[in-house]
Amino acid sequence: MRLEESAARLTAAGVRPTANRILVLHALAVAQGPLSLAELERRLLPMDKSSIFRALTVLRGAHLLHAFSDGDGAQRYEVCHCADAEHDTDHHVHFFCQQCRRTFCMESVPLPEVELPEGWRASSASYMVSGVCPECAGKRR
Amino acid sequence: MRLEESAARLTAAGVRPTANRILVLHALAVAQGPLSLAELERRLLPMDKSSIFRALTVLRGAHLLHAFSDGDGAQRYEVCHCADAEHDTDHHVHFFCQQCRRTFCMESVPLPEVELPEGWRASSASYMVSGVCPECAGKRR
DNA sequence: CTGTGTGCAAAGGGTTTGCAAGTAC
DNA sequence: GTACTTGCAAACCCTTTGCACACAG
Repeated sequence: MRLEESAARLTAAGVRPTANRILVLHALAVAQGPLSLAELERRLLPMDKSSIFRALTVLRGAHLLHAFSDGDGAQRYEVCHCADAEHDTDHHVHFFCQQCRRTFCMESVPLPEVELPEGWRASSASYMVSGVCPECAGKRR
Repeated sequence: MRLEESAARLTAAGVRPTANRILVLHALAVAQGPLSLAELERRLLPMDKSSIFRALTVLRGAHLLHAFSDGDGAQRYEVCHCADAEHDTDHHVHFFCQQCRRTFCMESVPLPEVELPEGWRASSASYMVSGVCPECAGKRR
């Protein structure tokens, strides 16, 4: 994944491709899983957290990424591969390990669809499973 | 729903039924939907928020209630009707209205089950749908 | 020039903890 | 008396905003 691709995605979405935005989008694009603001801050030093935050806000508005809260009460961000605005839904389930407190994308587990009663309009959804990841399950206790 | 019932549930769960715990559990039992710490604080005046928080911690440990994060980044608590410890899962989907910022229980929408790959151990799950509730959808914009 | 983007510092909001006094057994 | 509970205050996140300066069109 090259920086140019991230820049191109920004332009395509009608967002001015500033250096910070490119870097933020790129960091999320190459990340293994969803990142929190604090994690992005660490990876994007010396960029300021407010700049990251504002970039995230813009990117989310452009539907280039979506956010959800992890098991620790923090927001996590993830690049969004669905291009259309009305379908901002994550396409997979997330897993929060209560021991190592990491959040994983269960790419192999699709988000089950639910049918809401008449009158409720859904625009996004997230399915969060908590438990113990294989790595932690392997260790004592 | 009487206070005695809440007290009995505490005793049954092996938790000492102190006044505060009874009141916290009772407040959640009679609530329409899941409550946040701030909402509990308002309903349980003049109880201190740290006391409420600690009661919630104990109750959650006893699997008398479960917690999940709402669309606004706050924890919400809800009485748990599943008695056994290993099945802490919400039995229904939650809905967050992006306009009025309320969280609803979709009692009629059961939580869809997902199957995790080998090695992942789930102990709880939550499905959160965001969008616009019927009440807000009725109003302009 | 004018509007947008950035960094710094500080404010907010929710959650969690230290500590001393109060209560139950 | 010993262990558990509670209230108050303060600490801790993480998130969000105000403001002045830098930058692009």
